[in-house]
Amino acid sequence: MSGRKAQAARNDELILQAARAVFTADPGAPIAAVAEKAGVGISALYRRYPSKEALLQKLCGDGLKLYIEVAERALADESDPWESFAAYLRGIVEADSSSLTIKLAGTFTPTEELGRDAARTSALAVEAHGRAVAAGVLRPDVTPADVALLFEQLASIKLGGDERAAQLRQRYLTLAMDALRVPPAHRDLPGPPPADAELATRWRPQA
Amino acid sequence: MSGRKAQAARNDELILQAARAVFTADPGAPIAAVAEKAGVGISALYRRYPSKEALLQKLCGDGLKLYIEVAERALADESDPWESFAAYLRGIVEADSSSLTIKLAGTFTPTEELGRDAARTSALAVEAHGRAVAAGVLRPDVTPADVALLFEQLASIKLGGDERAAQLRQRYLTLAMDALRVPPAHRDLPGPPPADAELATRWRPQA
DNA sequence: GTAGAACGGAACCCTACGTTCCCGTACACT
DNA sequence: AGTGTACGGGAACGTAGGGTTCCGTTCTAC
Repeated sequence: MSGRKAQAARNDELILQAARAVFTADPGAPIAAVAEKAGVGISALYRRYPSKEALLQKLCGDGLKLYIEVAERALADESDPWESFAAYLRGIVEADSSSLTIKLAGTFTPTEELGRDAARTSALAVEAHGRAVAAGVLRPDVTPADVALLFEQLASIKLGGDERAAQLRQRYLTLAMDALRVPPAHRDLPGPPPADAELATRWRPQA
Repeated sequence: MSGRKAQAARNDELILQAARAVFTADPGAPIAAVAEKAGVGISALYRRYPSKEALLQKLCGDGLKLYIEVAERALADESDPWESFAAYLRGIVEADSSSLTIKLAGTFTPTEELGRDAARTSALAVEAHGRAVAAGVLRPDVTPADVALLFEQLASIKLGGDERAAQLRQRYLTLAMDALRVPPAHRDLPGPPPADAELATRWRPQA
């Protein structure tokens, strides 16, 4: 399989991946940055999406669908209440769902389908929360909305490359879970803590 | 006391307050937004600061000095190791120091004095951390750099007005402290959790 | 009454970015 | 092989936004 069709199909994916990477790193990034990251020209983007807003809506919708998928998978496992809830949290954080949805929403006018999917994610979050509280493994004074804001805080972590940031997000999620779980306990934190050299980049004017 | 001098002195403070509010809310905000918030004209700003960059450096420097002051005050109390450390955390979060420093750094070229003050804050953070660990009240697998990233995460919280955001930051700081303290335990979380209506604003195009 | 400081805000200029357009290229079909 | 056509590259265009400057006005001090 090769030829123009093949390149077009490859570009479809290339562009989406690039857009995800670029816009999660900076929701206000220019469209030219996406094209460059994807290694394609601007027109390759505009052939697929009529406008920047359409591309953002697509990304946001994909993020919501990913959230729904991850949450449903985690909820399907009813054996260990805490482990099921923890898998849900880890999955959402790993998918960086908040970056794809919340941080992009507000930069465009939401569609009706987006609204429906958002309602679904909200329902799933309430379901996961309710089960964990009912099972007595999650402290009852945190609400589903608290968990949502926790996701947002973790999504704000930007340090080093994409993988390093993902690693750090899991590290601080683990820390947060130590505060969430009943009974409270300290578990091993994954990934190395930030090095001084990593933090020092905060003071350099960004590239 | 009245007259032009008095208004000028008042404007000095008005401008700084407005700049703090505007730039912590949006580090990329235009200078005109600061002037409007302060209720003054643009020239009132440019009479005091030669450029936007100079204003940002001033804010950042003030933020560092505030950090140093808060940390030194908390460290001065040696009676209760945990309470001293907790006061340090609460103070830094309340001052929203990360918003004033980290989020503004990188948007301008740092001065030498800024570098020195930053080094001092870093040293204070290490000192506070070291004391708490030595006293056995802080889990030893979190580093000072972890605490710094925790501050950054809390600074990312934006919801409702300034006071509401500050309240939520304290709420999640309290949650985080439950994961940090030795022995682990769940304490009452301050402030009400986010209401659904508050979260729904995430999906509205911003004003 | 006048000189001058402080101010408000319009005007200027430049950068950045979304979108369009033109052209080259290479595949598909004859 | 030749040619029509879809696709992609990237320059060009138009516009909006924002930092800085500048000018006219007001109010104080003497």
